[in-house]
Amino acid sequence: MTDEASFLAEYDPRDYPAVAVTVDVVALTIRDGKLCVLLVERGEQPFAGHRALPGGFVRDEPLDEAALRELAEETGLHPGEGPLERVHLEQLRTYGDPGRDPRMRVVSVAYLAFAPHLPEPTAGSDAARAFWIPVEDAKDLAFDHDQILAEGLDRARDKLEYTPLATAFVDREFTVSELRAVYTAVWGEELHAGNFHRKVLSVPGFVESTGETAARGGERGGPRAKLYRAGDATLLHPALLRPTREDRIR
Amino acid sequence: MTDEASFLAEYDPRDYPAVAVTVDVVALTIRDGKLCVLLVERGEQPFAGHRALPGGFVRDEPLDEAALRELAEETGLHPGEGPLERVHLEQLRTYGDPGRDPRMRVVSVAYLAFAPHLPEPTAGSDAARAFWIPVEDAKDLAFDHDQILAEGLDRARDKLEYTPLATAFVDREFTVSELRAVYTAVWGEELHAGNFHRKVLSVPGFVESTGETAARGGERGGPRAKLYRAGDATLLHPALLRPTREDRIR
DNA sequence: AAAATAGTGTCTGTGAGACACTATGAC
DNA sequence: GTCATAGTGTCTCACAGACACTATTTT
Repeated sequence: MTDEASFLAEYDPRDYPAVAVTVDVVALTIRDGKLCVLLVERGEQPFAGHRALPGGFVRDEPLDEAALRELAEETGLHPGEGPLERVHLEQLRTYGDPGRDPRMRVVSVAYLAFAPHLPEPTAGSDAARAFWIPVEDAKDLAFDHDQILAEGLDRARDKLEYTPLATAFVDREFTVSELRAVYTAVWGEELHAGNFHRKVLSVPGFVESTGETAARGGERGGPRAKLYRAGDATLLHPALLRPTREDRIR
Repeated sequence: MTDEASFLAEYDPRDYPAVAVTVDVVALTIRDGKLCVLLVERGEQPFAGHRALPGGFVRDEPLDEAALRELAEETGLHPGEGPLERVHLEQLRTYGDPGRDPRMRVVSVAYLAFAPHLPEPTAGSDAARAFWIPVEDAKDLAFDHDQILAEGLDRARDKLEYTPLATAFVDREFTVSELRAVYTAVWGEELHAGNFHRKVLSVPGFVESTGETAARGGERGGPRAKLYRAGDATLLHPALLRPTREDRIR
């Protein structure tokens, strides 16, 4: 029934209230070893004073482009260049229950963005109202954004297991320890350093050696680590399974 | 920028052409050992005479409900009762590129539906134009529905690995062989009967025994198989990995 | 009787995780 | 020197997949 005739035949304005389409972005990065999400402070009703995910109305553009544009606007960066060049963007889910926005029917396409350490949005710019905050402190968000964030985090944690997503959180060249810190931050669990090391190097295409060595050892001592780049794998096989939690199963 | 003030301040009709929101459903079932998808024949332009996924405009209802309603309308069944009672519905992805529908901006929320053997839509009813067709014969669909179907199939094949989704394709009570037939049909690969049997029974919560035995043996002979119900697991652990295909990794 | 299937036993290779250990470098 | 870290070695257990085999049922 996507055809025009049946659309017109069955059209009833009460059935089809004006619908707005927006994108909302769950942008994640790691700062000081903590997984952080980008939020904005709402100035207007409803939910004035509450925090919310960055987002906005879709223009005459693809949905992915709208998400990247919103992320750029809120961070004060330019899409596709500089720090935003390496951002990984993927669609999360679409939220469209009537009543999720008290003003009108809003269908929101949620996106998940992963970025290596973006700069703090600068005061004075358009992006002044945006800020990074540890995900465990991001509560009581506007609209249904608590739920969107929760589902985004679930997705991120899952994808670390079977995709090389973790490399999107580190610099182009990184050590195995830095990669492990990503897993630790996102999963919230310590991983055995030795086993993690062997595992990462054994998965084909996950990382490739640069031949270089880090300029210095760890902050609190230790030998200088070898540097790696992301490999060409799109799926990790065998996967890097997180410690099994019985409660995830049922 | 989901607030009303900034919406009005920045509003420009050229930026926000009328947007329609639809749902499209990739409904999968297994008929005669083949994975089949529900399609409709389009009568109107554009794509008149082409086949398309069932779908339609979203009314004043949650998105999930719209998907179930469309599925019910096209199959001539009643949502939530009878054969549609056990349908598994989940959101797939949202497609909204400008130009994907030549008439206007249409943002379509695609759903994936899994059902045990639904009846053929009856001729004479509203659903007469809908039909089941093996997925390998579903080509040249209208709009971007080829892509939506392809992504739906990918998702279905993935979810068989780590969720008990396969049980949504069989009757409430089933044999291990019937379950294996689902995997064979969806993955398009033969599985070793003995190993599959042991594996299924070893995954906690995947299936539970009814204590009963099938009324008769296989069509071409063999002992009568024990009957099982779906268990309470939502994730299979360890997962039932499909034979590794090197090309899936890169 | 013949053929197909249900279900089990067994062996092997791989990989995850626990633990131990060496070497290196920051402080 | 002290301590934390990088990276490797080794052992054990779980599991996937190959193969073999028995028992049971249909044609």
